[in-house]
Amino acid sequence: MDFLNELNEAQREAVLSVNGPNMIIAGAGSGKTRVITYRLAFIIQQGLADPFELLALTFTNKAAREMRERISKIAGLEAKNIWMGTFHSVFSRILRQEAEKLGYTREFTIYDTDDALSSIKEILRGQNIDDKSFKPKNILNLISNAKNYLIDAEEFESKYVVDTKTEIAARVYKIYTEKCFKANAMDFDDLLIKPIELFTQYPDILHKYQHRFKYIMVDEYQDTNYAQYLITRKLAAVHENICVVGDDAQSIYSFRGATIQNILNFKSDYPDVKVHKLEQNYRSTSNIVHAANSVIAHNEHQLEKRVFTDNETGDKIQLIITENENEEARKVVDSIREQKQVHSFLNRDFAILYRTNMQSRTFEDQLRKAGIAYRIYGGLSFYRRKEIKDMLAYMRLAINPKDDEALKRVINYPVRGIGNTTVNHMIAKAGDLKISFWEVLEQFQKMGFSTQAQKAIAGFVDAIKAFGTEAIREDAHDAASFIAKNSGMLKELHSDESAEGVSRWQNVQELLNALREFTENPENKEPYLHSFMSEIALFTDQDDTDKADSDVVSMMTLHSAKGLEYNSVYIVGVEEGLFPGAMSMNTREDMEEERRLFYVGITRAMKQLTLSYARTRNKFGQFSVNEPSRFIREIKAEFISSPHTNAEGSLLREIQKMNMPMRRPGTRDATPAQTEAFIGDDLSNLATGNRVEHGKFGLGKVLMLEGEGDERKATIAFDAKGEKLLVLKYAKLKIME
DNA sequence: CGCCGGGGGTTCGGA
DNA sequence: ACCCCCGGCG
Repeated sequence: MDFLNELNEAQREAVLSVNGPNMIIAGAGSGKTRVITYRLAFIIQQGLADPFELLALTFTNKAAREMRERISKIAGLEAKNIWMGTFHSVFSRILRQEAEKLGYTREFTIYDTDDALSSIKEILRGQNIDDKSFKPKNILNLISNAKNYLIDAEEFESKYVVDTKTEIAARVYKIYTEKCFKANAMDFDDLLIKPIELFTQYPDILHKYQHRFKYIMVDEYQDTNYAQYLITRKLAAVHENICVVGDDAQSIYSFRGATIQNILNFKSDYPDVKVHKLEQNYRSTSNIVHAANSVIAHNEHQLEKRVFTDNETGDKIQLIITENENEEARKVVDSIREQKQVHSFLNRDFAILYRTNMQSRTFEDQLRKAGIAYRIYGGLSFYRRKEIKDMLAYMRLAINPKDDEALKRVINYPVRGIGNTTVNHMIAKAGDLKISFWEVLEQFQKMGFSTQAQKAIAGFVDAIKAFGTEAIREDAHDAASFIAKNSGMLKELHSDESAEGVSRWQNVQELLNALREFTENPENKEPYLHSFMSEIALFTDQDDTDKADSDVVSMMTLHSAKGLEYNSVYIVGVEEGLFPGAMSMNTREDMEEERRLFYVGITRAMKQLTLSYARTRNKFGQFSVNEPSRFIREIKAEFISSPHTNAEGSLLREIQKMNMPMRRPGTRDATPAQTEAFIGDDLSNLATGNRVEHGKFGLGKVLMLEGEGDERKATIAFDAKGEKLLVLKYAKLKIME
């Protein structure tokens, strides 16, 4: 039990308290993952349970993978057998085993959000409902919310219809449920509520799993929804060895059904719950920890908790204040370059965090111009690209031809002469007869379409059947290659010689490579397409580890930054209306969630934290003037680097004053806004051999010039700081001689 | 069937 | 500013 010595007292108690209900409130950076992994390892090493009897639920694949690796290091290979994964992956595994009980086959398809939306659209169309006045996304949200609270279509109709929109949602909900069932498909919400259905209808199955899972752990408990709460409560009912881990201050997903209520429910369900608080932060400097505390203190609703640290004080938080979003990006990138020099940071030490995805563009432009490698997280992931979804649709059909959404997607791609009119007819028919699209296709002969369409359909049906046979007979890679070739997709993509077309073709090749790896991996005992497909729907971005250890600046939304840490963090666009967002200003609940999001952002930083805001910004093509975010004012002034920390509470006014142009050429800037202090000369006549002066690096000599226009760079040997390659567009240099 | 242009909308987004 | 969707036309 050596590892117990690596823990502080609170952590050790949380690890050792394995029996009965436990709740661990884990502040940011308090070693939560370490506690969870040690706790599981401890249970195994003490022989309290077999790894097969442990259930550990996480929110992301990434978290599950990391945890599995860390446990294996402590507890050995046995740890592989823990039932560890996301709620969705663990319960889809159970559902596949028990699918027949619910009238599905074990090959059921998992509909992603796009599939669900497309299905809703089809239903609206069938009901002659204008999807402009009743937006599919809206309707889907209503349905999804209902599902998360285990309200079925019938109950929704009888209790929750209050206006036209909910009336329509009720109708759509009913049809959507039937359609999914006919298509042998479950959406993401179903993966959580179907197990509850299963457990309610078949108590013996519930008993089986209740007895199997002797110990249950749930990570990120503050982000669970009602269905997830219920499912864990049911499973824990026999042994009652359940441990939930979370931080109410980091609850940022209420908009998709997560509820803090679950933590309160937990306490009332298990009155003898032992509560552990991990309050020592090991991640950040004390300035950052205190700044974060001072912000979150403005929330009324929170559990009592005092996060502290023994770490060094560290630098104060920097503010970058600019006139517009382009200048903001420029100064942030300038600051990154400066910090790289001053602190010997690498690109990978930096993260730029923003509230909305649209903010990424200006930073991308500036980083590219500065020649700094970066990576945007959470953009269009590999598996959401059109060509990949098309390929996957064929593969889905090979496994489950009743998959309506996959069928719609590729029935006429590549073009094979099955036009919209034909397709719409058949879809309407399927709706009338309450059968799947595929079953309509199989009967198409009786339906009297033109012979040309009939021929095309017959060809398509034969092809899909052949794909299905291939999927059974051959391994996953060979089956997929067969499908890529015989669907006509490879040919179609190959004929497009544009750069985009080539990249699409390459993406399909990459998918085939992934299948090859899957097939050749000896750990996969069933190297067939159906087992590949059973995982793929739950498997999204951030799984491409290829770039994970390369030296790049990370850019992402504040939401996707949760759980990560960087030496230097920039939170940008910290303005009223953007962060907090304009949509969050109506209720205290929304505002507090926004503040927690800011808290999450602050606590990602280990050493340096910089906030930036732009006084004006183009939003949706409209010029807008913004005030600095209230969140800046909420940070206690002593933790921010600013000369304007005199009067308590007046920081906001002071910040606004700082926006007034008060710079005079050739003088030091009076604002703390970094990097603008040194005013450079016009460099168009710069020549090799010139002596120059740089604000940070001092005097130096130009050795070499290269590139044109914005790309023009100079290699300069500085007397004190050595050789640097500077981009002239950004370098502020005085020409001395 | 496929391309082009207009109009509406626009947070955050795991699985 | 940009994206997606739809309708009209070649």
